[in-house]
Amino acid sequence: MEEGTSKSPTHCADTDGDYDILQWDTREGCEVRQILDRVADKWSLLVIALLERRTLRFTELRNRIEGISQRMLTVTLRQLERDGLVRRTVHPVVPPRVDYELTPLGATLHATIQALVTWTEEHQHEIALARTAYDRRLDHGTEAS
Amino acid sequence: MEEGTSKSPTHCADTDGDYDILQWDTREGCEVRQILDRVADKWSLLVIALLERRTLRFTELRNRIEGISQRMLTVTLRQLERDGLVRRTVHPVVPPRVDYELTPLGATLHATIQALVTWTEEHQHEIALARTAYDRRLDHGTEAS
DNA sequence: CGGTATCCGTTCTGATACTG
DNA sequence: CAGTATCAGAACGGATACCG
Repeated sequence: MEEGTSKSPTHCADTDGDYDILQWDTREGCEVRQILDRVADKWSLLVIALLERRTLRFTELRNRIEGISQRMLTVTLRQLERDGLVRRTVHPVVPPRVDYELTPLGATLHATIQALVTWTEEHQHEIALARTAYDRRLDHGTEAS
Repeated sequence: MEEGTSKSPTHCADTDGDYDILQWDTREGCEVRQILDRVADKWSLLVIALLERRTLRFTELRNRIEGISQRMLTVTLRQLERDGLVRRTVHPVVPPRVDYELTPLGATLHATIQALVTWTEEHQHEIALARTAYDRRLDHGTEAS
């Protein structure tokens, strides 16, 4: 796995003398951005949502997400584990058994994420309308002259 | 585990009788995921955070974000505009002047995002500790034998 | 079962050059 | 000023093969 660990923190410049929340992207703020990236990750959200309901085994997770490849599930799980959001338990039995569960920290994150999901669900329609309007405007402008 | 639904990679199997939020990844749910991706986008957040304070011109945004390339700022702004989160106003003056501002919809999104940012800030330390612990454990296991 | 290692096409993004 | 167009390099993610 060469990719999971070293994510380019982009850069971290400042210099305009006019920041605030922007520090998300500056040195110390990069941490926040990093975590935000993890949370925003395509598969992380699904995994967290599933584990919030109950502990699951590797294969159970894979079956439930379906679109995910074994590789990405592993990578995602490792990241979440490293961040202390998920706990991995290996049972030393003959057919290996590995359980994944949300840590208390992971659980609080899930609650927070829910707000965002709810917002999205509530405004889905508005956004769809905005897109349609935008695209139509574009078409008109592109129309053969 | 009759996941005999496996066919299209992007599709989702259910049959486990245990879904809900998982629909994020299924046909209709894809919309939610799409929007979530936009929100989660690296630059979108910065732009939204900045515009939440006040209207800004293209160059002002670029200077404030610093790490962003002109290309990515343009792309990001177009996406946000298309989704109805940002409004773009072109002033027909000689040195072109284009203002960007948050729409009411964009403003409500900002409020929602804040919760996530706050969570991150509050748990930054815990996560950092978890990472350190995880990495140390890894080192021990990897140590030359 | 639950991974890890590797190959490789696709996507994303930054740098650069040019325009109304 | 505020873009657009193009291109190359890096990152992402799937498929595949093999292991404890």
